Parts: sequence; C-alpha cells; structure tokens
Amino acid sequence: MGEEKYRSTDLTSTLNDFRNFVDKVSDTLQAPVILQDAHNRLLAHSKHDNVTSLVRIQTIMTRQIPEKVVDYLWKHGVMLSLLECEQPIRINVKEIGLENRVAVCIRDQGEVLGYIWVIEGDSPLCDEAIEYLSKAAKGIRLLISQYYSSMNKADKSHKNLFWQLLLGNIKSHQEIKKKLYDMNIHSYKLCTVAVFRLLEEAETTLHHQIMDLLRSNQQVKVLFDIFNGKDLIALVSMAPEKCSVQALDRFVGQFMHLTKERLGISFTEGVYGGVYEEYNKIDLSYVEALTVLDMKEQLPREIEEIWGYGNLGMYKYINILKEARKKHDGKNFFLERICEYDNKHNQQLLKTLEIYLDHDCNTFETANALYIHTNTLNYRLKRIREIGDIPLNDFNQKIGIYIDLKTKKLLKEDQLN
Amino acid sequence: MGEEKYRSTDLTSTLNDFRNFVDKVSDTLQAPVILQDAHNRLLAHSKHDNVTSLVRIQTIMTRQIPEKVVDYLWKHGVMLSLLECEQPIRINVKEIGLENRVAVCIRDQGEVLGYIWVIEGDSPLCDEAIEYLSKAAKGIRLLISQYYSSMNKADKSHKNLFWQLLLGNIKSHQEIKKKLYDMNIHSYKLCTVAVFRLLEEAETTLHHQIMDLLRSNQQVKVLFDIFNGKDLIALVSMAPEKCSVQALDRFVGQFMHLTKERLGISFTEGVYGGVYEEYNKIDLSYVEALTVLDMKEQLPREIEEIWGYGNLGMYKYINILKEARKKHDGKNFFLERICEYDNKHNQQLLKTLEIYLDHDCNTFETANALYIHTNTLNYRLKRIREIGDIPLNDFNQKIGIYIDLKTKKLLKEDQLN
DNA sequence: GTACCCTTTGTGCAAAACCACAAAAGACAT
DNA sequence: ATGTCTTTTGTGGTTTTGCACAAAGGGTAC
Repeated sequence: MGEEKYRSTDLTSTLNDFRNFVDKVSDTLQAPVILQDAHNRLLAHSKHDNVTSLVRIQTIMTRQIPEKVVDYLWKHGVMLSLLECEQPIRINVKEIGLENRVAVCIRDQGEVLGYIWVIEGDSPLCDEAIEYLSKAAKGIRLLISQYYSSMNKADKSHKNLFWQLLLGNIKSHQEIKKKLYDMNIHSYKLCTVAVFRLLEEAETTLHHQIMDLLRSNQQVKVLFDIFNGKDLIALVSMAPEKCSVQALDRFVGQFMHLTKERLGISFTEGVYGGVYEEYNKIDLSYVEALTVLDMKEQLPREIEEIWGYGNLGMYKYINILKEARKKHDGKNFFLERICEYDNKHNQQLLKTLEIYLDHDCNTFETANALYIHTNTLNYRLKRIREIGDIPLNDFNQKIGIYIDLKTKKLLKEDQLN
Repeated sequence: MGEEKYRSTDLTSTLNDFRNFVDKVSDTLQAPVILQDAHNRLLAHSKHDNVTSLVRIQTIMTRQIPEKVVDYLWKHGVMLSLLECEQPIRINVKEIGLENRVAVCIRDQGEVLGYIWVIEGDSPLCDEAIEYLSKAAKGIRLLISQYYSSMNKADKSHKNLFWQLLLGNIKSHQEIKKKLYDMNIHSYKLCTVAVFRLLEEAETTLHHQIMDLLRSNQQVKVLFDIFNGKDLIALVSMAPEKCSVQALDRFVGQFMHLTKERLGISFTEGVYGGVYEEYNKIDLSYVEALTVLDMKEQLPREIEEIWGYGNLGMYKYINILKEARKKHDGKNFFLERICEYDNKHNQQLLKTLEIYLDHDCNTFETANALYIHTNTLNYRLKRIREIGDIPLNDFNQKIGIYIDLKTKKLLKEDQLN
C-alpha cells in the first residue's frame, strides 16, 4: 500500500528508469537487486530474481520492507551504521530469514535519498563488485532527486486536497470520492481522522520518519498524513469488520509506542474522531479528534483511557455544559451542602462522591481507589445521602450532580489561568 | 400573615372605620362580631369579645379563618349557601369547635365583598336583630368597596415590584430588601419562585379564589402572587430548617390537590425554581421554574415526579444539549448499532436500554417496568453489550449514551411538530 | 418439514452488595 | 481532663445480583 498514491503520469517514466537501473546493476553483479527510497519503500526490483526467501516475497509484494525486519535492523544498529557509512556494508543475519546482503546508502550532500540492496545468497560479491555498487549508488542520485521533486509536486496537490477535506470545503461525498479515485487513492469503507500531538514542533526530517512509521502500521490504511505545527493529522481507513474501538485504540497506542521506541519521540497524546462512511464528514471527524485532544488536556485523569471520540461519553458535551453553567450561574444545592459539610468538618465527602461516580457506583472499586475500607465508604455514602439529601439511586440526579461536579472543577481551573 | 402586606397609610383610616362599624353592631346585638373580606381574611373584630372558643382565638390571632374550618364549611356546603343567600343564615356546627353563629354575605351588584359573622353563643338573635344585621351588611358596602379600591392601588405597586423582581430589573439584594421592608413584607431567609400553569386562562374571580387558597397554605409564606395568562406565579419564602425538597414538593402537591378539590380547577403542572437567599436571584429562580415547566411538557414521563429545579438532574441541560446535537450532527455509534439490530431483528434492545438507564441500572425495577423476567433482561443486556459494544459499567459512557438517547427522542418529536 | 439461530423463562449456585452492631480512634467543646 | 459526637474498621449475617446451564418457544431459510 506504500507509494502508489504518489503515482501520476509524469512519474511513470521515472519509475521505468529505476527499473532499467536495477536490471543493469543486477546483470552486472549477477545478483538480485532492490532499490528503495529513504523511507524503506521499494522503488524497483530487478527482473530476473529467482526469489527464494519469504522476506523478499513480502518486500516485493507489499512494496515495502516487512515491519519486523525494519524493527530488527533498527534494534540491532544495522540501519544506523548503514546511514552513517559511505561505503556498502555487508549484512548477514540469519535470525529473521534474511538472506546475506550488501547494502549501500544513496546520499546527496549528506541527505539520504535511498538504498540499494544486493542479495548475495551463498556467493559473496567480490571487492570490484562492491566498488561498482558504490559508484552505481552515486550514479542514481540525480534520478532519485528528480523522483522526489516530481513526487513533491504530486504531494502538494495531495496535501491541498487533505486540507480541503479537513476544513470541509467539499460538501459532496461523491465529489470527494471522484477526486480520490483520480489521485489513485483507494479507501476502505470506513474512515476517521487521527491526530497525534508532539510535545514540541519537530524538524521536517523527523516528520518524514514519523510518517513512515505511521504508514507502516498494520492495523489501518493511511490515506493522508500531514503535519500542522505540533499535530500530525492523518486520515485513516479500514474495513468495517476490522473497525472496532479496540482496533483503533491499539493502532494509536502501538504507533505512539513505536515512535517513542524507534525515534525517541514522545507524543503528548494520540486520538481519533468519529468513524464515518461519508467523506464529507471528514471535517467533522477532525473537529471531534481535536475535541478529544482538548479534553485530554483539560481532564487528563478522567479520560486517561479514552482515545476515540465515540468513547468520550458525556465529555463530548462538557465544554458546552461548562459555558452554559458559566452563563446561568445556578447553584447545585446537593453539592453546596456537601461542600459546606466538608469545610466545616474537614471531611472529604465531595471527593468520595466524585470517585464513587467515576467508578460507576461500584463500592469495591471506589474503596480501593480511595484506600479505605468498604464499610467506611458505605458510611460516607450514607452521610452523603443524609447531609446532601442526594438520591444516589436516581440515574438522572446522579448525572446532574456529575455534570455540575466536573464543570465546577473545570471552571475553577479556568479561573486559575 | 394575611392582609398586612396591603397596609399603607391611606388604608389605616378605612380600617378604623371597620373597627367602629363592628363595635357598633356588636353593641346593638350584644354579641361578638367579625367582619371579613371576600377571601376569608379578617378585616375587624369587635372590641368587647370575651373570647371563649379556640377557633375564634385562632381566627383573630391569624387574622384569617383557620384552614380546617374553611375546609369544613366548603365541604358541607355552608359556604355555598352563604354565597347564594341574600339573608343572614344561621350556622350551627359543633363538630369543629365552632360556636353557633349567624352569618351574612356583603354583596354589591352580585359581587361578594365580604361577610359579617355574629357569634350567638347560647342566646340566639331575635328576628329584629337578624333584620338589623341584614341592613348593616348593606350599610357597610360602600366602605368595603372603597377599601378594595384603595387596596388595589397598593396592589398595583405591589404587582409592579413583583414583576421587577421576576424580570431581574433590580440588581442589588440590599435594594430589594429595603423595598420589601418599606412595603411591610417580611420574608424568611430562603425564597423561591413557584409557577402553576392552568389548563386554560381563567376569570379574575377565579384568580382570587385560587390565590386565597395559595396564601392559606401552611408550608410556606407567600410573599407575592400574580397571574400571567395561564400561569400563577408566586414568590414563596420559608425558614432554612423548614426548607427541603420534600416540604416544597408537598406544598406544590397539596395546593394543586386543593384547587382541584375545592374549586374544581386543574393545573397542568406546578413547579418551582432554585431556592436562594439573595433576592436578586429571584429572576433566576423564575427562569428555572419555567425550565421545569418546559421539561414537564417535553418529557412528561421522565420527570413525572420532579417539581423543583434542584431535582431536574441532567434535564437542566437537555435543551442546550439538544441544540448542540442539532448543530454538531454527530452520530452515537453505540445507539446506531443497537437501532440497526432492533430494526433488522424486530427487537427492542433500545427501549430496554433506555428503561434500564431510567431505572438507574437496577435489574429488578427494569424487568418489572418492562414486564419481563429478570433473566430475559440480563440476556438482553448481554446482547446490548455485545452488539452495541457498550460498556455498561462505565458511568461516563452511560451518560453519553443517555444524553444522546434523550436528545434524539426530543429532536424526533421536534421534527414531527 | 426441519434445521438453525435467537429469545424467553426457569433453576441453582456463587459473588457482591447491603446492613446491623460493636469496638476503637479522633475531633472538639466545656 | 472529660464527655460527646463523628469517623473508621471489623465481624457476621441477610439480601440482592450475576451468571451458567437447560428447556422450551418462535421465526426464518432451505
């Protein structure tokens, strides 16, 4: 699913050039050859491969080096030495089914443009062959540069379309569908907008590395991705049968874990909006994702384990409720009474009530969270019912209290800032 | 607590006239005499009463005939015959400690202005005395008319102030306090606005009867009352120790019951707003009361047993939430899935979920409400969890679902209208 | 028809929530 | 210091709830 979205007519000739290049190198060295871009995406592979390893089949079929291989190579420092070494280096690792290879980095003024891989198999390349490979790497530089720049052009209109979608400029689902088709972007039935927020703005090179990681995920197909300040915004799509809260949460979690592990970069949070079939709801999904991010900042404890808008629960509405309360200025007499008692008697009935509601009125969990005996909790709840005159067996009342509790908290925070 | 609020300097002379009148009649008939207005409020009682009965002490002390006596007289048709009969009639009922009396209605062109009561005790009035009484009733007509008209003037500024309070025109608590003091209106610490809505607009005479009933309640002190179209708006006050949800609910319930019973008039609903100490929150309390009324119309079943704004729970916010949802147009995927299943398999999981939440997730109550076996309910809940992927042990999620459930319902209703 | 799946109801057991009571500790005022 | 009131924790027993399993009924597709 890798680079196909960048395909357009003016790029095909370049791709043909790549194929000719690898075939020529392959013929000269009498070994299978693979050309890759800087992001581990396959640009071309030599014609006369008599493919023997599973890894290579996967690489060619998916047009990308398998995730586990990349992972392995990073973990064992192979990628790093490849990046730093001017000369071709030999890679012999049996463990993950990788054949013996020689790899060289294609570089232009320090910038990494891609890699050439030569599969040695059981007959290692001689020194002259290595030398030839080194030269070949230099020879292909210009072509790859051209490839990148023409790709950038496509990329710009690509970015442009994504922003239009995010901003809801195109109102018709059909129209969007056609545009995607024209751009050769194939979506599954469902899509949603994911947003990952970095601790601080990063450099463009980091952006690319992060996006590579994102695109190489196994759970969802990334249709678009773009950086906007600290935010990485992505439109991801998946088949209905594979779309569940669990799956999306896992996707977000794993991606954030990987960036941390592989690149040492931490996102503050990663979230996603509503999941829709209609492309004209992408803007909605984006806004929803931002809402979740906002909530994560305002009430981190409360929605610690929520990443999707669909699971925000009442917090979807908390900002509206907060504003309503600010305007209306009504008191919640239940809470007033409890607060008064707490202050007077140095108690913590309010906190108890909050945690109790946080834990869905489960006495066991609440007692644990408060580090108190269940009987103590029951006693406090009795007092809350008595003092606050609070009907703890009335769902509606509890919601009213919960809303007022949380909005009060937020308003207090607002005042501090 | 009756008529004192109408007292003002230009009225005192009239009240003196009344005292002179009753003393004169009392002297002539050699019996204690009481003069009352049309609303059973005492205008004057004769000087030389040697009071013997508890009822009379109460009447004079409270400046109003005791509630239970009025109740008794209405129930036994005495009031009715008094209203209809031109001549004085004799009332002999021992049962409630009432001494033997002769009463006559003071009438002017059909309109009832008041009553004269003469206590006979053990020496009944002779026919001439009755005849004299009849004439006296006619003689006092003009004075009472004057009394009413001057009272109306006071009443107008009275009404005016109330509207200012309801509309929040006076911003300062202190200023309002002073105005009340000037008008000789004494409030307890807490007050709230109650609103009762009639099925249809009523005549002024009915208004007065209803207000009399309202003022004669035992639970709260009525500081102001006014009719606005179908709505009877009242500002009531009470001491903090007597102020509870139960007390206010009882007040509203009993008053509505009495109007139905005594006057045959039904209110659609009676409600009250927030309870405040500060007079400048009366407008807020009024708006809150109207909010409750609005809810009573929109979701009668849901808030059937709620009359006070403080107990509205989440429904305080339902209109805001409804508007938010109308604008935002997001779907609740939990509910979507459940709905879809219901439609496909002709089930009623959605209704089950709603009733379940309505009953605070109490399986027993829910099963009863749905007329199904608890195991059936448990099975359905299991299916709801499975099909809708709904975490029924997460308070926040449940709130989100509940809000969306109820707002959806309201929006559907809105569309029908 | 019949096979299959979903739903309802019944039974019984185990877990949990709830409640009453008591002892002990702590807070606070006289 | 003393007594009173509130709070915490423990014990033990009852009630309620949750869940597994089984049987029966209902609808649908082949």
